[in-house]
Amino acid sequence: MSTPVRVRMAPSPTGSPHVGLVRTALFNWAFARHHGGTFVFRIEDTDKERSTDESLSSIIDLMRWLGLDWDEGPEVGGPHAPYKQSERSELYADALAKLRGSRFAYDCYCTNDEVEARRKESGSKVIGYDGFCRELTEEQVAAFTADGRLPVVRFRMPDGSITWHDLVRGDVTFETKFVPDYALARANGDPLYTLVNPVDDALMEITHVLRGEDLLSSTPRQIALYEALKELGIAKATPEFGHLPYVMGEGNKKLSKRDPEAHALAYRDQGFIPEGLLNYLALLGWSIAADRDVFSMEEMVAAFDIADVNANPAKFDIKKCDAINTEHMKLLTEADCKQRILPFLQRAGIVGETLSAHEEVLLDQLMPLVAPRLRKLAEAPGLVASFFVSDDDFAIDEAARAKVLNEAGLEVVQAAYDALRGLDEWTTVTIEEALTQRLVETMELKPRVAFGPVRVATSGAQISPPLFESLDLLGREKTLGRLQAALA
RNA sequence: GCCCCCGUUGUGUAGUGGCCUAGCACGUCGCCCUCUCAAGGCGGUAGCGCCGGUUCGAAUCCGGUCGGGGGUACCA
Repeated sequence: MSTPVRVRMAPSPTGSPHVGLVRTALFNWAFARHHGGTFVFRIEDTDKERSTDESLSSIIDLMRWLGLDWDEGPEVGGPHAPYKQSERSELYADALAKLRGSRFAYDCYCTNDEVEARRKESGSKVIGYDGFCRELTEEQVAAFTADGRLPVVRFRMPDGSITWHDLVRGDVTFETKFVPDYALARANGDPLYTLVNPVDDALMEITHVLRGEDLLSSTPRQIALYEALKELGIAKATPEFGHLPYVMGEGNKKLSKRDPEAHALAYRDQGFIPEGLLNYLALLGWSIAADRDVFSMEEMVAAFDIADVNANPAKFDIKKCDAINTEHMKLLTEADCKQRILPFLQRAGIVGETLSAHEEVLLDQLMPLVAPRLRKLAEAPGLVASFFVSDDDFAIDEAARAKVLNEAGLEVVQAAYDALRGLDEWTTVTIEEALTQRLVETMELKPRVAFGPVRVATSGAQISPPLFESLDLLGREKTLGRLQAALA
């Protein structure tokens, strides 16, 4: 029986979370769920300067919103706690001490200038550390120490080449002569990412590392480090690696934090639903079938195979993202949709924090009209606001008024008022019959010319739910009152 | 510079030697439906970076070339 799958996502809590992070998290999550494995969430906050609590909590918010649940990590704990690197210092110090006491690493006293000067002198084409301190004599060390220099700890890259079977790219080989000895810890003793990341993966027994392709070229040195960690009893095994392609922005550049599309939480605020965003992001590098691209996360989990992931970078296309989201909006039940638009209505001040009985009923009646035409949750306030607003606060959009409620438009409004005021029964059907009879048949107006002014006068906008149903829900009194007000 | 990765319509992808006169989706264009919007229906548009080779046959295999990206830190 093979080892149970353990994957992780290890974001650095710096700045607002990026959609690239979401895509990486999604693929890790889907991989774990597909294999019945464990999804670990670890915080890489070794960079004390840039890490913030705000960033961390927004990442957690994001993951919760998306429904990408983790089995070990912040808030849920786990056997390998703590899951914040800033709380794991002893573990790194221990690993560092073991490495430092072995042949796998050495102290290096060189300054950047010295390395650079030697490189120029030798004419070497390989940039990076030259291994000068690999074999220092005791006298040399004493001299450096007397000089007040503190050493960084460097990993000694082995000779030869390193090949691994990348889960998304196939075999990848690096000659180690092109991979310089690298620093594991700063001169002040602080461990670096180069040490901390593999050590945590080792201790947490991560079996598959699925990460961005920007880490591709650091993989050979990590594999070499794993060999050392295994020998030192820190790691049990070397994980498998899979390097996911970038999510690109405009032009041919990686989607950067400067691009508005990059900010993952902004999608929530704009009214995207997790189903839609996740589905779209999954399409960036993966597909469920040749002729289908709308699917649920359950379906993705069932079908996901890391070997099917494309190696080439994908450009983020907000229009397609919109379209996929719209498809998922259509799949929502009215009750579900209602719950999801609620926060948007509350934020817009359309309904109260807790719904009154009237608001509850009205909203329920509105849902069949509104839900089918929503592409994003944030469109809901605009469609329903006029039904909740008080007579005092009701206002007609000025642009709509200028365009539609001109002289001819006001004539229509007057005619509509006349046709509706005497209605015995106030229903969608009777309203439609009365208006059609009067405006379309008697006045011989084209439907759009006939109903436009009525729409603007009663909803305040040129865009609204279907008119007759809307007037029915608005009620006789408000409808007639608004028509009259428009004429004043 | 050096190392590594990538290369199918505008975008995302399907395609693993014949099923490809290259499929699907988004976009875009046109038409239809329509009380607004959204949705829906029908149709069009556009692609295997390039050059060689292997083969009866190549988007698929090989070599080269060009282009794009990443790395080359006491960042992550």
